[in-house]
Amino acid sequence: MRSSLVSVEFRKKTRIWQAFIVKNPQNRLISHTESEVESMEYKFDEIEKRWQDYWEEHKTFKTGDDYSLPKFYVLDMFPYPSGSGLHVGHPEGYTATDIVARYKRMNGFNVLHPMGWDAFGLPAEQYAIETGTHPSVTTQNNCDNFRRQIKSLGLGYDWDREVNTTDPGYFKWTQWIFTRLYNTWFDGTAQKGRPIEELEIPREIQTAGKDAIKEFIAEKRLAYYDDAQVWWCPSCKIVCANEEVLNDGNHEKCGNPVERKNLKQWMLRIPLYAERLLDGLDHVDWPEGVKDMQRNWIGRSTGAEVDFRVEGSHETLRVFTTRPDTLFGATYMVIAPEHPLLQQFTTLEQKSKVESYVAKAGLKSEVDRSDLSREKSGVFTGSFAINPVNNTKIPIWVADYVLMGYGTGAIMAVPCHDTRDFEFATAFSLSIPCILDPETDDKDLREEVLKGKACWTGDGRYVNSASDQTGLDINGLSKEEGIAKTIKWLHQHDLGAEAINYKIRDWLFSRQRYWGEPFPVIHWDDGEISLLEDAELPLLLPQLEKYEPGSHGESPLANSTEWLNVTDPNGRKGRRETNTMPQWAGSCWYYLRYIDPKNDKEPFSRAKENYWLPVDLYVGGAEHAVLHLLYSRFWHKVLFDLGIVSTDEPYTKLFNQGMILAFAYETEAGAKVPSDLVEEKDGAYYHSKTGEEVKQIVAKMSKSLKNVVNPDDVVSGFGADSLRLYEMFLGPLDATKPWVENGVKGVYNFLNRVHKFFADTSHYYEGDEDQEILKSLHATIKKVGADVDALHFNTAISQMMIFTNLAIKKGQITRESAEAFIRVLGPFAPHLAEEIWSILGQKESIALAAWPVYDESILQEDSHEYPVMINGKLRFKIVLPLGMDEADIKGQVLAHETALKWTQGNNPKRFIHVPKKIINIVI
RNA sequence: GCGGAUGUGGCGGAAUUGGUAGACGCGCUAGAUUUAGGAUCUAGUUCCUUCGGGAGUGUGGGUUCGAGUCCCUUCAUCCGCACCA
Repeated sequence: MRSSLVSVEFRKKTRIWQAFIVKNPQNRLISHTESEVESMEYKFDEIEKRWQDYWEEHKTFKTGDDYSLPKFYVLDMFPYPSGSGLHVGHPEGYTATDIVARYKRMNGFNVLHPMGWDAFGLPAEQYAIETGTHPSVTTQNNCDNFRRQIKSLGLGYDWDREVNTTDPGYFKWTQWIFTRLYNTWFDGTAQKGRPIEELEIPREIQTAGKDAIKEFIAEKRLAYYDDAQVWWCPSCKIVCANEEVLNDGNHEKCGNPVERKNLKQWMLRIPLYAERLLDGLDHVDWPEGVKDMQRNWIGRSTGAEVDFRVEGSHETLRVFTTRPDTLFGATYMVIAPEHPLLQQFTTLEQKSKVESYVAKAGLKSEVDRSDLSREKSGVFTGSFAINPVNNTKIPIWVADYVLMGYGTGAIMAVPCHDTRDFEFATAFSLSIPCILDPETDDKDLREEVLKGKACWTGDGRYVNSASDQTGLDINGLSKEEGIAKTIKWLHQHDLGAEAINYKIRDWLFSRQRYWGEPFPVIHWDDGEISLLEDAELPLLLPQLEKYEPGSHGESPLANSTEWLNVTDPNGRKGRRETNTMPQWAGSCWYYLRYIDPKNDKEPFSRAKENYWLPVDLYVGGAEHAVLHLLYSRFWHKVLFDLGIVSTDEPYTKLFNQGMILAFAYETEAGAKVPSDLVEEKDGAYYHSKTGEEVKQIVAKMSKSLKNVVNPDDVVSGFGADSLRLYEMFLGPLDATKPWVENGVKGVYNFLNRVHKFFADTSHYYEGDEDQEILKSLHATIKKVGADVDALHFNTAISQMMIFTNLAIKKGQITRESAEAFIRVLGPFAPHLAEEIWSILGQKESIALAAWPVYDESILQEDSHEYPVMINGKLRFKIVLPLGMDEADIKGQVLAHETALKWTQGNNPKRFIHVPKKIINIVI
């Protein structure tokens, strides 16, 4: 922490250090002879290079084909290979999975641990626009750099299984899956996707002719092509998914504001799988937060749809409500400005007011409209609806707090029991009748609510909720009873029915981009859409001169006429789809391709899929909690329904690694100060130019704050094993934690000590092991194993430190113990472990050695040092043999001089002895 | 507002089912060694203390022989969602 100048200082320091240690041997410890230095020094760079070459040459981490072995599939979220290379967040997750993979392999599992590249995406395309370099070239370079960096960390991936989403051999099958989505419909009754050929065409559709049939089928397909109001980013000239638009109405990628635009787009009907996607969450071992975020995103709510007659109109107004039981309290209705029936419901007198209101609402962005702090606004349409439960006339208003995109775009307003309606009714002096007698001890509040002067959204008993005219009476009932009775009544009178609503919308699945998977689709001049045959896949991207998107929202692909225009054998002309798939497409199924990455006959072999799936452990950042994981689960479920995969869920256990932050600095006013402009003096921090005192905070690493730590620097300064160990020792894997520069030194020292002690064979001896070492060794084997299973790497490392400290203190160790310990260290610091393993005379890689077995009997104690508490406070300790008589224990403990001092020889009130734990004396 | 999580020394963090709070590491202090130290080794390091002890895991309360852990209350921070009817 002394150094505030994290990146610059750090780099300087490591460079000096490296030069000192490696490049200038004459500067080394002068008291030793050169040869002594040679033998004692931990030359991590030589060691790491040696073993990385060995692993590469021997394909040590190649996944075997022995399907009789138990399998373990451990997966990392594959990276987008950006131009700036790895940051320290990548090795965190990768090291964790690497440790698990190595540990499982040593425990006899057939381990699948692959890596690949999610390589389609905007930066390479933008670079192409600027420089004319084809995105595939940029991508290739970046992948090569990422691969080099990852290999330099000693991560044991099976590189023969590397996948790349931009490889035609890969995206062929992404296109193939798209055709399956297109040719699937969702059978709501069976809650299952089924081939489109199995779709029954109703008789009236059949008689209506070919076009009607086509339209009917198109409406059922999981993938469809339609006009969609989409978010358009004028700066990127791209359509964005809802998910890519930030809360402030800006594009996630570029930060510029987005606008609305109507375009023909490919959409996927993910809401049909809402129930399945919800159900599946109950059966996977995922962080509760991620499950909740997905549930929230799907946004299921149950209630009823209710039809309201509208006076002077043959149309009825349908609303969705989660509280049909509050119908008696509905005193007005509100429809969204975009509601299709608005015009019909607007009377002549109100027309100009309504039109100007709607025009204004249209100008507001969705963001402004959903700003809670905003005053409610709205206009009366002039029409009245009839409340079905009591035949009261209630006014219909238009207001922008009702959103067209949710429910039916219209609501019944119950001002006394809904805060938004209450605000609106208050603002426009509409009546606020109370129909729920609040269940509250606050008498004043209850009075206010009963008078309609306050809003109550909690539980209560119904009042004023009966009508002689309609026969419905729910007075005195509870919430559940009221809802049930009202729904039944609505149903009987054909006025409504129970309904479920979801927030999740159709997934906008096309982008106006070059660098993505082309859709295997042809739009024919006669309006027909057809998909390419499997044999015609992959459909490659055309070579282009220019990558600029068209200004009207068309992708650059439209510029390639040769590629674009097609003619069928009958002379019919058509045009290829010019949109490409979003980046999510490739990442939706990559975990499936790893199991059979070179298969050119099918996306993967059924037998291999059957063996490897599901993924046993999936580790990655929480930023993919919703989108990637939801999309990918959706595709998986469709593939499952079609019999292409054998499991309903793809990922059994998910784990989110916490983000690694860094120290940053800000002034009193909150302005951020780049780390290279900060100086530390006596524990305080100052701006080096202005002298102003600045505060140290913890923030995300960013270029502008100059606090980015580059893994390459750590590797060159301390070695890959130190980087691995440090990232694991930093804290719990799922915690958000700041990078503390000095911490690397701690693990580096530890590795130095391990090297110094274990690489020096003079510390070994033959014969019986020291009892203390033996006990610690077996405790270490046990604890590290359990910790790896639980992903508690930080405590595993501290246990290894404890053992090493003990061994060094004792000064010697048996070869057998050393062999066992080094195998425990192996998954964490594989290079150093290999080095010592070979010094121990082993010929095969330690990665293929068996995990040592601990002996529980060695860990058994025959006596225990009891802490003795008097009235709950620790007073002394006493060693007692286990299995001692209760009376003898009491006698011995009470005879202890400290005990006598406190008890004065009197018999205590209570004497509590918890075997192998504690003794407590109550006086 | 709703949902999820987290609060422990100077710092990162330990502490299965309630059972010795502060493991391990950083930093710091002292000593050894060294021309030197950003090297290595040894000892110490929660705070207060009249050296008997006392206090202590964000706050306040409760259960218990015993609470970081269980219950209630309240505060703070982080993440996600948000006029979702």
